[in-house]
Amino acid sequence: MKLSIIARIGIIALTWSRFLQKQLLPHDITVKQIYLLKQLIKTDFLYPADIADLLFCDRPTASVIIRNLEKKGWLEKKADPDDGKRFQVSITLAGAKMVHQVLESGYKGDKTFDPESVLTPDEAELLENLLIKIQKAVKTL
Amino acid sequence: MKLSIIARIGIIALTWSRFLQKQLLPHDITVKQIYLLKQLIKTDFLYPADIADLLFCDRPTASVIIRNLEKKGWLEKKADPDDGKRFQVSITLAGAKMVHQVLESGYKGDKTFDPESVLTPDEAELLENLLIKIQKAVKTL
DNA sequence: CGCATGTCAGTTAAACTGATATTC
DNA sequence: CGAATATCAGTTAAACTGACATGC
Repeated sequence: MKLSIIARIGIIALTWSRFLQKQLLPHDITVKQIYLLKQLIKTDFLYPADIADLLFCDRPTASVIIRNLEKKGWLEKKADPDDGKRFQVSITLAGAKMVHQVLESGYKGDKTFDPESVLTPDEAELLENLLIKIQKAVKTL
Repeated sequence: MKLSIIARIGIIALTWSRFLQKQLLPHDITVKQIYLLKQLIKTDFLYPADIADLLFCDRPTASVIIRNLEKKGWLEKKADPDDGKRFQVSITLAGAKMVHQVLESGYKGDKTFDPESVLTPDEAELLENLLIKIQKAVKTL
């Protein structure tokens, strides 16, 4: 079956996210959830709009994801002192422990895959540049 | 924000599928659904297992997708004369009309995006080869 | 028998649209 | 006021696991 470049990209993305999800199965957490927690552990807080950007989704969807994590007790929301319509989202102790546990289990997320295991450094750089062009083109469709 | 190659691939895939889905909005059909119907219109029938391969999903998920399309009256299942445990899935007249209507509206699916609009033919070929390497690497993780 | 095929049941994260309250 | 922010309500395709009936 002859695949277009864009179809191939879709298949790689699916294969990849399933691979990651399978690793997370024993932890009862999703790829997006652990990704968000890993970002939160590095900072004081994020606003929901920041989170929508990070997760590459719209704000209502980010709300859902935040709520799911809140239910599990892994993050919490506090009123922002400077802007009443916003909330500061920050990780809880339980969330930090979760991140630790997942990392301890060997989960490396995107870093699991080292492109240079199959590409030379030059090829990897080339690929990145070509993908950037594709990304720009797709974004402006 | 520095993106890994694999993360960038994920973002391109998401952007792309959202772009396609937006075009299909007035037709009340999903990207996977129209993709499947477009394959069915080219052939007499497909087995559910073929469909799982095509859609790059597992068999239970393919069952769900088939059932959703059956409910809409766009495809039908018939017993396979040669193998009692299989079904032949084929498009209906209503499904064929649907495909026609969607194509008529200008939907081109994967062909909407011509990589050579932003890449030279050489670059496009290079990109394809690099992606094939990534695909193989990801598959065997 | 083992194996492959397809489906069912049950659950769920995540996506969408459209509307809405709130605050700057 | 207009613009931005976050959420809610409601719906839904699609994913997963585990089990299972069926037929080769």
